[in-house]
Parts: sequence; C-alpha cells; structure tokens
Amino acid sequence: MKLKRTHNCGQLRKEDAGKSIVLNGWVENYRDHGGVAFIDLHDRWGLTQIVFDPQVAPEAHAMAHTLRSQFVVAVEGEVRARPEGMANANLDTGDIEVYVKSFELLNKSKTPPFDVQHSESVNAETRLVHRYLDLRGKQLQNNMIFRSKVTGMIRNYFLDNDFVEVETPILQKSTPEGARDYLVPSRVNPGMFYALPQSPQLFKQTLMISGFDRYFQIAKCFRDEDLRADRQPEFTQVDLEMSFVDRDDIISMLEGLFKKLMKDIFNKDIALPFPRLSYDESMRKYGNDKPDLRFGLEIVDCSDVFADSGFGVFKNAVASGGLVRCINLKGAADKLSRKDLDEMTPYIKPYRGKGVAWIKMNADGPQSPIVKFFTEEESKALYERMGAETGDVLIFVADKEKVVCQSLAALRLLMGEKLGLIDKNEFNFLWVVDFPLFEKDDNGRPTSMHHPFTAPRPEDEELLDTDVFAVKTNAYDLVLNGNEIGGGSVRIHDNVMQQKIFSLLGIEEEDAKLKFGFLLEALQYGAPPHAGLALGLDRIMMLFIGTDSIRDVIAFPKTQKATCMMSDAPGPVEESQLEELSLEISMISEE
RNA sequence: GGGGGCGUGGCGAAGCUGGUUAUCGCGCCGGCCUGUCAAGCCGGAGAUCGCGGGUUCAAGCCCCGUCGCUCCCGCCA
Repeated sequence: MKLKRTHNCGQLRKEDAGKSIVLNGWVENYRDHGGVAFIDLHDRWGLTQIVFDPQVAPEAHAMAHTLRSQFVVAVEGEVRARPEGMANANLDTGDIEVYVKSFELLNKSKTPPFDVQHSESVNAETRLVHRYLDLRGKQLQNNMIFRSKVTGMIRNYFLDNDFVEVETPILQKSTPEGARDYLVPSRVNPGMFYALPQSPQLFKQTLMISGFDRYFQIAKCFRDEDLRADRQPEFTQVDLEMSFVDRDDIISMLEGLFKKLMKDIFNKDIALPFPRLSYDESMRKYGNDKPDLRFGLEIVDCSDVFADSGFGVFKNAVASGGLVRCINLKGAADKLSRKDLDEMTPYIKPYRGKGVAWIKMNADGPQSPIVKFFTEEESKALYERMGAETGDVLIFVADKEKVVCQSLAALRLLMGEKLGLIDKNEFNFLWVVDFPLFEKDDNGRPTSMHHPFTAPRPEDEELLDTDVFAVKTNAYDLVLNGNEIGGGSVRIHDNVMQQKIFSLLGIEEEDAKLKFGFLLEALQYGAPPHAGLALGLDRIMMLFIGTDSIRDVIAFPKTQKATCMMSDAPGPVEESQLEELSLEISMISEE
C-alpha cells in the first residue's frame, strides 16, 4: 500500500473542499461517460463519489475502465464541492466529490454472485454461502454495528450499577431436563461428554453463593432444538443475577436499563414502571403469556352465555369442558370482507382450531351464519357482554381451552395488523408476573413452567403439599410488543426447598445429586436470597432494528437445519480424531 | 415428528390445459458517449429448467423418490 488513508468514505463534507485526501474502499459502481467517469467508493462509513477527469488526471482516467464492482482501491485526490445542482441529497457526502489524482488497485474481485447492496430478494442459500459479501452490504453492516453499540450500552449499564462480569464455562455437564444439549466428547475423558450451556443458570446461582452479589454476562447459549425465524441453535443472552433482592428489585433494575436504551438509542422517553399483568389475566384476555398491548381487542369469555345454546357447536364445547370466547373487532364491519372472515378458519388450523364463527353487526341487524340458532335472550346477553354495537364484528372460537386461547391469540394479532391498530413506532413494554410454578405434562404430572430453581411464592408454599398446580411464583417475563424478550425469577436459596421441588418433579434424590449435586451442596453454605433474569439479546436486536428474521442480527447465522452454509459446518471428522476420542460412529437407522 | 411455500443462465422473474431453436429485466463482456449517481444507447456471450427415476411419440410443465432453502405446529426446563 503506497497510499495511506486519510479519511473514510462517509466523512467528507463541503468544508473539506480543497483538501488532498486518500480514501480506501470497495468500488460500488462505475459510470463511464466517455470523457468524465465516476465510481462510487464504499466502506463501512459510507459512500463517496470519485471523479475521473481526463483534464485533471489523464493517466488515472485512462485506467479507470479497468475497475470493476467490489475491486479494492486506494484513491488519492482532491475534495471539491459539487457543481451547482449536482449535489446528491441521498448521500451524507453528497455535497462533495473527490477528483482523482491517482489510484492504487489493492485487490481485484470476482464478479459478485449478487448485488451486495441489494441482496434482500436474493435467495437465502446464495446469500449465506457468500455471507462475507452480504455482510459488506449497508443493511447487514449497519445491523452489526448497531448490535455492537447496544451491547456496549448494556454492558456499561450493568458495570455502572456495580455488577461484575464473570465468564462461566462453555464446557458444562449435560442435564437432560429442558432443551436438548449439544454434546462434546474429549480425548482426556473417553466415553464422557460435556454439554454446551443452555444457559449459565447454575453457575450464576453459585456466584451468588460466592458473594458476588451482582453478576452479569453476555453469554452464548446453545440448544439443539428446531429452528424458527426468531430462533437459532446458538444465541446470546444477557444473563444477570442479584443477591438480597426480591422481584421488584430485578424489575426496576431492568426498567432502568430499557429506559436508558430507549432514550440513548431512539431518544424516546418511556414511562416507568412498566405495566404488570398476571399470567392468569394475560391468558384470559389475550390468549398467551406475551400479549402485544399496542392495541386492544381483548378476548372475552362467553361460555356461560352459550352453556345451553341452540347452536350445537357452542353448547357442546362448553358441555365437554371447553370454552367459547369472543373478540369484538370494534368498528370493523366495513373493513372486513366475507373473504377476510372466511380466511380466519384456515388461519387457526395450526392450533387445531376447527372454525371461527362471526357476527357482523350491520345497521339492518346482525349478519352471521350462526345467530339464527341463538335465542333472543342469548343474543341479548351476548351483545351486552361484548358491548356489541352497530359496525362491530364479533368473532368466536369454541373448543378446548388451549385451542381457544392459541387460536384467538393468533387471530387477535392478525386483526390488530389487518385493522391497522398497531403503531409500528411504539415500544410497548410489559411485565407478565405470577406464573404458576408447574404446568401439567402429557401425563398430568407437574413439570417446571420456568425452571426447577424457581422459588414458589412464600405465601403459596403450603399449597405444595395440597395443590401443586395452584402454586404461583415470583417469576416475571419481560414482553416487548408481543415478544418475550426476557424472563427470570426469584430463586430457591434453601436446600430443603430445592430438594422438595426436585422430588415433586419426580427427580429422585440420587438423580438430583448426580445432575445438580454441586448446587444442592452449595445451597448449604450460606446461600443468600437471590433472583435474576436473562434477556434474549438477539430478539431485542430484532425488535430494535425492526426485522422479523434473526439472521439479520447475527453475523454468521445457521440455516433451518442448523448448518452453516459458509463454512459447511457441521461436517464429518477424520477416523483418527474419533480414535483419539475413543469413539466409533454407528448410525442407528430409523424405521 | 407433522403441515405449507420455493428451487428455470451469476441474480430476480415469465413459461397458459405437456408440443418446433426456453422468454424478460438486472448483472457480465465489447463498443459509443465529459456529469452521472442502482446513468443512457448499440451489440454480444451465457441456462437442458435442484438431482434421480417414471409416464408419453413428446416434459421445465404430469407421477414417484430425493436433496437444499424457507415459514408454521410440535419441541424450545
């Protein structure tokens, strides 16, 4: 490199006119007008127009035509204000251009497989194979730079609040509870496996026992489960834990964080405290535990109204222990076509919903396939319950509770979107609290709703012996615009209680010792009361950036089959490596 | 484990009920042009239609299988 960079491509302004400068970057575009020629030179900071003028630098101009897209160059030249009327308002550097004196070709490039700056419509395979090119584009580059900045803000917030950042092991012990582990064999321990952490949970709790009092970590976590648009097998969580605190201390610490982030990133002042909603209320009114409260459309139970209905579907649903619930789409009558209404039924298919009934409250009376089955009292009670008025549309799902909740939750979101009720610029935070300690597994046995280290609410401890499913916890989820972005709880800090919970979960004492022995042991050495939380950093980035794909916020994401198309991981290993690990591969063929 | 979508030159697409040399735009290569900014004009090269089998006189189009990408359900303590 003969030419030494003096400025970057996003930096030069009108005031720099007259300066002699050197820029480095990639050739974005080449426009040859026979006489004068232009290239757009691009780097991380921006884009600057370079002018090749035969009058100014005949030699450089003669060579300009050799430049191609994505060639790497150093350009030496003079900054000049653009001629009258030639400014480009779309560019930060649009008031100036650089007249080349000379340039140095630092590297050539093959013709890129796609336009680096316009890759959004290119198929995912091609983009992922050439991820380094996709990452050269402005969009992904800005995303990663944004992520870096936000991560820095988060780190600083916790450091400022006297937290200690501690790294916990990546090689951990496998615990079959919860998600599936990624297993790691090793040469020095033949036949044994480490597991990659699903979360630093146990280690952060022992750090509390060690007396660190306030811990945080920006931790990579791993789960060998199926992927989704917002789920990757390796992901990052902001993990934290505090001692001598209760639920509200964690909550206000996090509220402080998000208030600051909203201010520093978006210059938005958000009101504290965030609203809180109990798990039960959330399920009842919104059908899930992560409601989007940017809009209303609450779900209302009408089971009692239809207990004896002339409409068999409703009556039977109630009779067989299910529910009939309804949403009043206020004033939607003239916004929803018959087609819109009919499309609701297939929309709830994934949740095993069988159908969506509807009533359009027209001025000349209700229009609906089902009202004819209702008695007059039934209709009256319904309209009163739902506050139904002319212009409204009522939609119903009748089924088992889970189906009703999931279906109406999905429809609520769909309608919120369709009816334009969602303000895309709003950040709506919410705490969901008072989660049950257990939920029923397929066999009706208790399984942890959160994780087995979550403490029951002190006032509910007695229920552990009488009605375990009624026990609530001081667990809390942070919800942003209908996405769970974090969750945590007050932990068990008492060895006896921890053992009791294990036993309720059907984990034998010996088994518990084997899997969590060190925690049970540690709890006996002066464990302070403690509580914590983990934030899903990738999801937060998605919401802040406003993308619906987690791949847009992770530099090197995996495909849905959990492979890396760029590096081709995972892959086979040498026979000798297996030997060293004392391993032999024998594939179990599936039936 | 289940369901849906997609796979046609480097990229994005078209290809009607199967029928001669597979169409268009961008990009690429060459030429022209002193002000463009995802420039313009002229010319050119480039795909056997993801892969394998089958049906048919004939398949990009139909059938079976398979691979890959993607969305959702299950799963994700």
